[in-house]
Amino acid sequence: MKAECYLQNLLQKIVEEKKWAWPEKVSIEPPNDKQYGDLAVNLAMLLTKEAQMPPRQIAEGLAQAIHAQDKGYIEKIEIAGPGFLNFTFSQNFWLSILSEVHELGKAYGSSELGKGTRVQIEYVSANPTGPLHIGHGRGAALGDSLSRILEKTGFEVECEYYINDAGRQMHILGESILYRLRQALGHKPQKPKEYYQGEYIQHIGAVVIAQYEDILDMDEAKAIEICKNIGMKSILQTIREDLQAFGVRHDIWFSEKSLVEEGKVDETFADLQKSGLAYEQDNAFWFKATQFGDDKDRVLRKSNGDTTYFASDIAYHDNKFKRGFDLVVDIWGADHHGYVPRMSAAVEALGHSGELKMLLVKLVNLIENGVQISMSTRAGKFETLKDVLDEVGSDAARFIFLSRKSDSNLDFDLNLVKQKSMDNPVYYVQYAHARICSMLRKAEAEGHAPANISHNLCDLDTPDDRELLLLLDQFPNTVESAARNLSPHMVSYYLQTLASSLHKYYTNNHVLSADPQRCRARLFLLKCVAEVLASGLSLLGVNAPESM
RNA sequence: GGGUCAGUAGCUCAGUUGGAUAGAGCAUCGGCCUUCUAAGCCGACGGUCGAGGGUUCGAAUCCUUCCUGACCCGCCA
Repeated sequence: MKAECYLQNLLQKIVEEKKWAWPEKVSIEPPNDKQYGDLAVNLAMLLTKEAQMPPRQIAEGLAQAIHAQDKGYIEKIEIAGPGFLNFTFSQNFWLSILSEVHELGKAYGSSELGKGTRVQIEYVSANPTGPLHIGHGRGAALGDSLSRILEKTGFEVECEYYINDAGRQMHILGESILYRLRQALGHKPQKPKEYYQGEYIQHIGAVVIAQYEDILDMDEAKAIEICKNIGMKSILQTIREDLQAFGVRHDIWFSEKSLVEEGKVDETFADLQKSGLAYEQDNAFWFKATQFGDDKDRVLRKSNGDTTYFASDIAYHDNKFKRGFDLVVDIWGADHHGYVPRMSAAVEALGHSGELKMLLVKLVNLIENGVQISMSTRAGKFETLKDVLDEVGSDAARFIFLSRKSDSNLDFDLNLVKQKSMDNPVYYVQYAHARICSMLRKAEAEGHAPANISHNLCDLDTPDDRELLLLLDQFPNTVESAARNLSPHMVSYYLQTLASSLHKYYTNNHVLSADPQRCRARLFLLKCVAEVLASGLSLLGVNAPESM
């Protein structure tokens, strides 16, 4: 990152001197295995479009010009094929990265990318009709990790859980509880058309009867209402506990019901109608979604007078933007993707300046003994998040969830995740951290202190040293990319690369038996690596153990 | 029929938004523990980036047409 910036600035100056237009992109390549510690600059566009001279001549001219401007950071410039210049940076330059890591400590990798931008992330938001399952876990891990990454890059982040406590699903929940309750008391009630079948429904029934002995003598509607409220409260409590066990944070729990009761939905209706974006037809109230690129107009209030889910969702998003967020991130299950165009249309129609981004999380295929386990909340058949966490632990689950792009399918193989082996990338990364800690402990016991930045670190000059230094330099860049693309998996991949380099380093270089000066320098380097590993893991919400 | 996303090594997937000879992990095969944690390291094997066409100095990446898969297309939530 530092190296890229440095080169970019140098090049820009030279291009200006030569009176060329700065090309849209000059790409600066990280080194490959063979050219450890080098950086390549690709000048093809510049060569072909701007300067009408043979590529080789241009490259030579540039190399000289860069050399003249350099402050001693660049050791060597090579012309490597048409349009490519390879730069080798000097030892001093690489060491300056270490001082940065050391000085900034935990703050290394932070940036001001999102300074002054307020972001809201809404995630999980599962209907309080049953316990969280493994699919919710993926959304939870994503949202939480994203909030950490965005905070690291300077955004002001607020996390929210939207409680769908006003809709038909809640009514069904009430009915289900009452139905089970009657059954348990020996009645033979009529089966509701749809009902939740999980065991937890019976447990809730027991709670209801303990509080309301006379529940069965009550008016049906009233009884359902009571069941519904107790059920919701109880399930919501379970959800909170599960999320807490998973280390996931929500700042605000926002109730759909409160939105309806405060008349916000009607307000939004009025606003839309005023701007001519909604109309009455066939006794229903419609939103002109087609005007914003959706396939068809969408109903907001049905002819029977009920409002749709979409209606309260518009009001909700209206409310979000009125709270002043510059960016609103919604994390949804991928089965809602058909819903994206109309929601975008609605937000556009509301005319707020903020931006809405929707992340879709695809299903998680839970696999046990090579067989896929199917899930369904209605039928009460699922692997709950809690069960999975109890089996594999929070760290392993999180790492797996975050190891893929959110919109790709994910196989969650229980047997594999449970394994504490090299098949499991979590342990690979954690092990790297633990190894360093262990070494530092041993070093201290034997009287080797790590160097600090004022010491001579020139011994860090082997390819292995350079490889680690370069990776440390790439950390801030990685975090920024992850923030820009809302993609925590980039951090996960980075950590695996860094861990891999560390393990290689560990095997090839016996640190404690090196000569004292080199030993101290290396201990210092490894301390910095451990710091970055821990820092990266914390962005994923995964622990960095000091021993394993 | 329309829409969204995907198709990269035997399997699971990356690929920093158009750059050098396309990368990891797993699986398979072969090496490395009397020294800091072998939960590790090294090597080998493995590719028509779904197919065709186009855009340009240059394409896994952008455009287009097909093929295949997942999901969506209600006055449900």
